[in-house]
Amino acid sequence: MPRGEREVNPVSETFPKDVESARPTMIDVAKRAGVGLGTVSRVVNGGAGVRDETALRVRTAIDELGFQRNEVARALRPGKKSSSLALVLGDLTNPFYATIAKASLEVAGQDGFAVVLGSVDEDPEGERRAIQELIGRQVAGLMIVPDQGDHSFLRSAGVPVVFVDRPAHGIDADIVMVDNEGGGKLATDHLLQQGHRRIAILLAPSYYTTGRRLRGYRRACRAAGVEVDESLVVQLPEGTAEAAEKATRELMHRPDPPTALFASTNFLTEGVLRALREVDAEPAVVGFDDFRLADMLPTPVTVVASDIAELGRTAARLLLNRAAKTETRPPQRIVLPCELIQRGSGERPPG
Amino acid sequence: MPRGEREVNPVSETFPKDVESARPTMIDVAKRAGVGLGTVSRVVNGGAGVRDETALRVRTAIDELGFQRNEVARALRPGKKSSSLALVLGDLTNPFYATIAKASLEVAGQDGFAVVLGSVDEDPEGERRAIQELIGRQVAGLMIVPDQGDHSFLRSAGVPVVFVDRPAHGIDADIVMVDNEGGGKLATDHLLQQGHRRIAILLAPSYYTTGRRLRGYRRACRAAGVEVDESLVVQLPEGTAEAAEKATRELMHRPDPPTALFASTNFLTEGVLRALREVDAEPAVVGFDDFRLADMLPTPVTVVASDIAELGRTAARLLLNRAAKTETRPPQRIVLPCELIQRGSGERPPG
DNA sequence: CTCCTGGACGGTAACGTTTCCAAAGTTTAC
DNA sequence: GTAAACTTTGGAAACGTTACCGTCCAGGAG
Repeated sequence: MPRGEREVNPVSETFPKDVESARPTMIDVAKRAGVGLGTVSRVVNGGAGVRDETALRVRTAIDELGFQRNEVARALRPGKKSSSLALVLGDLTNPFYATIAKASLEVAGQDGFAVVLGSVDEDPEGERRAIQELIGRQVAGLMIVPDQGDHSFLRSAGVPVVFVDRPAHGIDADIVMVDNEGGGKLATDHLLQQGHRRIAILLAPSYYTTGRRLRGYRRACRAAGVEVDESLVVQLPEGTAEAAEKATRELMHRPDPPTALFASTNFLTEGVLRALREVDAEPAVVGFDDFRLADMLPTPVTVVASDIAELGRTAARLLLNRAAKTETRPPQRIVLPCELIQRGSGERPPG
Repeated sequence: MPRGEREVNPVSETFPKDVESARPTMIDVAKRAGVGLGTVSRVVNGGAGVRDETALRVRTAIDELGFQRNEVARALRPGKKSSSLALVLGDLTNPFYATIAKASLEVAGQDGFAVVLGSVDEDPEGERRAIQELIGRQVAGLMIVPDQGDHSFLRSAGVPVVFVDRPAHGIDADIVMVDNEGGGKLATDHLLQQGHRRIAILLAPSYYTTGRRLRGYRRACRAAGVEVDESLVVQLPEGTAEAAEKATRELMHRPDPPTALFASTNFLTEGVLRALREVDAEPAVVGFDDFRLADMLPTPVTVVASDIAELGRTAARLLLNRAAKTETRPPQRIVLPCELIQRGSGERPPG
């Protein structure tokens, strides 16, 4: 079959012309049911204060006309923010972000809220533009996995904001995240317990989470009386598997290679493992964040994991409560725990 | 650290009270700039027919007030559909869907369109409800990865619809998909060429793609003069890795197990590989759709792959063109090619 | 100098809904 | 039987924008 084949109208069935019919409005419904506009509105919104008989007439008219409320017009009324939440995050291809998206979608959907995704370039200016656009769409709230940089412009957004995975500067808003420092300590403690003393840590350039995980690493080392060799703390220029692969290769070709590696991100873990395929030594590896197939690799991968879906759910729920003004306490910081999942790669002894 | 720790207001910095300030409107801008409302609108929309000096005054006022156009009010005007597309698809946690979402997000973003995600329960009724809700939100177009069942209700949607990955019944709309039948044939041909004669195929219950891939399988077998053992055509009750794992185990414990397996979906491939870990035999495996880490598994996995991102991009572009009435030809069917990626698991000989 | 043309601008009517107020109808209380 | 209170209903205003239709002014042509 040729590449990119493009047939025109090969479908066998045909259907009535696309009627481009104007959609019926409440006014049409009102006329048809022989009632006033206000009555239709009342019925559509639950029907309190309308006689059963009248309500039935209206509902019949609605069904006959196939009427559906115009959410846009509804959202125009003051106070009635549209029933959608905005979600601004990085690469959806990253299972971490995808999981957050899915979870918040579910929670929002339960409350009849839709989720608008912001276009998510990785540059901070693009993020700001995307957010501004979403605010213009009158969303009822913003869930943001923030980039670095100042987010004080959100203070005039007029809608509640919840940050996910990391806090932002310049604004005091709710934040839901995982226990990065605890997770970093957990991973490092584990490697130290196996007897490792030269433990490298690979860090993606994202400032906050990275910093916390590193802090956990340092805290664990200090507690164990191990001095950190700063040349084993590797700040990558990019958070990609490729960058981690390159850095790992360099690390392992040093005269004094580490005996263990702590990859502070799922993509980094992948890169580390890729590099280690071509290396004689078999250092221990612990990754931050679980990932699909981690248990299927030649040596199953030990990771520090947290419930990412719960992260998304919690954030969405909190945001919905803020939007509904059910939650009025000052901004909260919710921290989800991490746990260690031992699968083999983290239990390799030094040497 | 305790589980689910929840501190209240631990953030050290504090900021001015959330002013809940009413956002400025065009009227405010007009007053401030000392011009009429219409002039502000003209400036905001490109500024044709406004003197440079006036335009500058308006723009200054906009900046000073931090005005931002209310997209909801804009979308209310007749003809002016909101600048958002709807995307309705299955589990975002599946990289296949996530890739589509990301790609369409990018394309839409370039045109200043946002993407609204429908809540995506797996039941057909939930899908319909989600779509109706999105239509009520006056989206400019719908991208749908359709479930089975009748979609004729979309004919009265009043907005263009593009189906992704598989067509839907009851409506004649654009459809962008991959060459399922060709891919199925490609995979099967490859296994046949290695000398396999007993090739099992695992199928998820999604009707259309599954049927096409199976058809490719049958066509390949027929062309090679191999009679299909119908007991090797396995219809799974669910499209999950678990279902595939169970089915594979059963297959391999038969007295006459297959020498090769064709998993028609990425999740199914995972299940197959899981089951094969505990089995003595080493049948060849080919999967449909590529997946991350496929090359890192103990035996790297041979797959039939297509450019999923291109699938999403094409669909989004087509939908944008339909929405802009740039594209007015009858509904198209666009088929993207598949290619075979040999990695090892598909090249194992029989026996 | 007058008339006309055209560009620049101001004002107003929608868009479809919700909300409020008043009118009409119905029941309850005395 | 009447007044009061409540329920049900209709109608109009408003939300913030765009589109259209005038008006006004400047400048060019006659």
